[in-house]
Amino acid sequence: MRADARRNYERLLAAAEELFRRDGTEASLEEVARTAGVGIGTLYRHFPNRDALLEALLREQFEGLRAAAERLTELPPEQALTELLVLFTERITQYRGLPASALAVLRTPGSALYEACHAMNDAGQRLVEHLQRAGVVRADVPARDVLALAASVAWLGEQSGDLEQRERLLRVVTDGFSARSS
Amino acid sequence: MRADARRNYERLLAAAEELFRRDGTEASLEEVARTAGVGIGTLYRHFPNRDALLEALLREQFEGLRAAAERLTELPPEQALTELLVLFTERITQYRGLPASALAVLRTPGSALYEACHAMNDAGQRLVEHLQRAGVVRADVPARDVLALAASVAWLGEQSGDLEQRERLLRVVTDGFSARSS
DNA sequence: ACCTGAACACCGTTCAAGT
DNA sequence: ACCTGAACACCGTTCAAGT
Repeated sequence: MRADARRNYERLLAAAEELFRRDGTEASLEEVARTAGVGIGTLYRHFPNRDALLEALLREQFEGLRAAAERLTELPPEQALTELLVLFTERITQYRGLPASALAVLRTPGSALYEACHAMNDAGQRLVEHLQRAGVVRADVPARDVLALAASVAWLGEQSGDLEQRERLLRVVTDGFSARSS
Repeated sequence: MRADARRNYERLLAAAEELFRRDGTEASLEEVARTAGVGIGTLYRHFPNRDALLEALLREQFEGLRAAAERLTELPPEQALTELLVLFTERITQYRGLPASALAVLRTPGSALYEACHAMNDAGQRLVEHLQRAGVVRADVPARDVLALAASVAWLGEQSGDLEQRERLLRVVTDGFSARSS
């Protein structure tokens, strides 16, 4: 990549980080380009769509989450579910709108973030299935429901801005998925 | 109201119903006006903002939900929570985006839908408090958390389009709020 | 009273023209 | 190769001019 192109790429990423953090995943791309001091066409050249920008910003984090989910298999099963939900919620609340974006990405296999997002989700599911076999998570519900409900609690936190509520509800949800609830 | 004004009002309402149902609560207001066969200015004259339109469409339904929540106090407490969540979820999924809109309305006391939404939410909370005193809902969590979590499950249903998942998660959530979970 | 639509300030996205 | 910004097709919202 040409030096000026590389510089533009970095500037766009930094601007996107800043504006996604401020305005959420639906931040204006024109403002991202303006903030980066670059023409709007340059943004589209480097990142053909919003998803590509998200991917560049989040791939590593999702990858880390996937790895973490795999490591959690070693933990005592009683702690693993709580730990998974805490880690997942942390990441998915990075930017406002991310729970919605992640769910959308998961439903569109072609998208830029799909790989990382799907791998993470899969690892989470495998952990949950492991916990179901261990008898600590109820088995009358598919494993994929767990992260889905966690994402929806994360979404609620965005809307209400009440982080204590989010913590409480994460506990309620954990209890709801506990095997003794079924 | 003048006859032509009344007619425009009705047309706008019908168009909004149709487009909210098709596109969700963020449907284009310009398209609503176009569909109604009316200038955009006329829409704004009758409904100063999107919320006013929502209010005209939903006030009665929210009012009905409030009344229903009050009647549920008569039910055996074991059934009341499930029943409340089912009724609430039905209404709040009327239009895509409504869970988000309702939460937003609840946070802006001046808004058009605030009264009806708040009254409904309050009635729901009182029912939950009643169930907490009856010992069927866990008491270590504020009553307002219950409808909030139900709204977030409703939101998830919008995103995934998986209605069976929504039903399952409503059960998980109900179990999570059950007194034997705390 | 009420209606209309042009006007303004924004978007996302594409693409011809430039270097 | 890469960058730029005008162009197009949309928004939400206001308000002067009309009836």
